Amino acid sequence: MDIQLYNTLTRQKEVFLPLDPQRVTMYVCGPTVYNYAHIGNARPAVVFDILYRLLQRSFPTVVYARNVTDVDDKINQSARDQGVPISTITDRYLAAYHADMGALGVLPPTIEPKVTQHIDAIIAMIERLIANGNAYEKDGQVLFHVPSFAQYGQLSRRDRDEMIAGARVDVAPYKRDPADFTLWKPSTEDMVGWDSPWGRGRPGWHIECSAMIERNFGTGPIDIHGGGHDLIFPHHENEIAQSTCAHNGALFCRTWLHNGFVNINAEKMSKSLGNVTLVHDLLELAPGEALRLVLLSAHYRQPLDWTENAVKDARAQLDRLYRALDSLKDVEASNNAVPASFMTALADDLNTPKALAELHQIANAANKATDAAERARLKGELLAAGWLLGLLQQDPTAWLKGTGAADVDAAAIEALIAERKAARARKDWAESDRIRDELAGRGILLEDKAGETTWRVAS
RNA sequence: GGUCCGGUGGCGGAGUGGUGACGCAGCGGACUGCAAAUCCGCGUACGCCGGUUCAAUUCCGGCCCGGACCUCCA
Repeated sequence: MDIQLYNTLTRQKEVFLPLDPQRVTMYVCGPTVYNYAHIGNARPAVVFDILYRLLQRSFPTVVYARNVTDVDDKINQSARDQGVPISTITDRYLAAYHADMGALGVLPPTIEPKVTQHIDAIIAMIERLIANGNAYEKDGQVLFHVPSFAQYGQLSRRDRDEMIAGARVDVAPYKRDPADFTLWKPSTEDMVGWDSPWGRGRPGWHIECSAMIERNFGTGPIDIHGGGHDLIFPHHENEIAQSTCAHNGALFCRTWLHNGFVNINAEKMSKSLGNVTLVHDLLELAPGEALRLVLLSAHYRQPLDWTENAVKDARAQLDRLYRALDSLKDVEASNNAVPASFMTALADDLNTPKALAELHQIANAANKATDAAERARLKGELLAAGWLLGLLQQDPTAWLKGTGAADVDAAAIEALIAERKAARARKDWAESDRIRDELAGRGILLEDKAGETTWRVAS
C-alpha cells in the first residue's frame, strides 16, 4: 500500500518512496534536555513514533534518528546557576525524557545522537563551509552567510527582504548580512566550550542537526526530516542551507514533515501564561496511554487543544476498546493482519483520527461477533492495528482494574463481591445494592454478566 | 506587512460534488431483580454572501472570525 505524506517542501501530499527501497532514513529534531518535557514536546515524539511503526511494517529497514541537544545556552545557564557540570543537568533530564516517552508508548529510535558527541563533526562541517565561501569568522564567531545560498527561503517560502523587514531583533554588528546566523560562538572561561580553529567556543544551534545527520547518514539525501511546525523557519531552513552548501549542492532531504502545536485550553503554552503542562505531571493524573490517545485524536498537522475533557474522553475510549479486548480473553488471536481500511487511513498522511475510527469499528464488530473463528480474527486485528498506534498492548484486565492505583485492594473487593453474591442468592436486593453502592463510592464498578460478577475501576 | 493554517452537531474530530465517519455526553428500547456492560434505534452539523453545477458542507471568488510563524520556542 502506498504511503502518502504531506511534504512541507512542496506543500502537497506525495507518495512516499525511500531513495533506497531497502532502507528508509528518518531524522527528527528531539529534545533540548534542560527541563522535563511538556506535552508539546511529546507530540512530535508520538507522531513520528507512529510513522516509524508504519515504515517498519512497510520497508525492510528503517533507521530513525532522534537527536538530543545536550549543550545550549539554556542548559549552560541552568548548570551555572546550580554550579554543576552541564552533564548533571542533561543526564537528569534525558533520563526523565526517556521515562516520560516510555510511558507514552514511544519506541526508542534506532539512534539517538547527542551534540556533545559530535563536536568534531560540527567543527569539520563549519571548516568546509568557510572553505566553500559560505561562512566567515569574526571575533571568534563563525556565521553562515545567507546571501551565499541562492535557494535560501525555499522551505518556508519567504524571501530575504521580507525576513529582514519582519525581523524583530536588532542586527548584531558582526553580521555581514542581517540574515546571517551563528555556526560557532565563543565561550567564556566559566562556560562549557571546546577548542576550535576559532578559539574556545560552542556550536550554534542549527549546525548540530546538519552535522549529526551527515555523521550518521552520510552526505546523500535523507528520506524524511521531521519536527515541530515552528522549526520550519529558521531552524530547518538553516539546516538546508548548511548541509546543501557543505555537500556541494547535493540534495539534503527529500520529505519534510511538521507537526502542529498543542494548545492548553485554547491558549498557547508559554511560561508567561504559566500553563506549561509537563508530561511528568500529567502522568500523575492519567495513564500514559490515555495521554497518547489524546495526541492522536487530531490529525498531526492540525493544532491540538489540550483540555481536561479530552483526557477524560480518551480514557473512556480506551475503556471501551479494552472491554472489547477483555471479552475476547477466551480466544487466541489468529493473525496479526491489519484491516485494509485501517491501513488506508494511516497511510493517508497519518490520518490517526480516521484510523482510530476504524479501530472502534473492529471493536464494535468484535462485540457483536459470536463465531469463535471470527472473534479470533478480530482480536488479531485489534491488537495489530492497536500496535501501529501504540495502543492496546496492555493486558485488558489489568487496564480495567487499574493496576498501580494505590487505593485498590483487590482482596477486599472480592470479599464484598462474595457477600453480595450470597445476598443475591437469597434475593436480598437491598443488601446487594448496598454493597454495590459502597463499592461505587470507592470508584469500583460492578458488572453482573452471565451469572458472574466482575469489577473495574471507574475512570 | 509577508508566509501559512483553520472555522463541521452539546463536546472532540475525520471526510465527501449526490445514502449525516468514529468516539464522548444525552434520549428511547432490548437485556438485567435493579443496575452496569453490550446490542438496536434517535441529531434536520458543515462561518457569511455570491458563482459554477441537475446537485456544494465539499469546487471557484469575495467577506467575516480565529490561530501560527517571520532569527535559536516541539
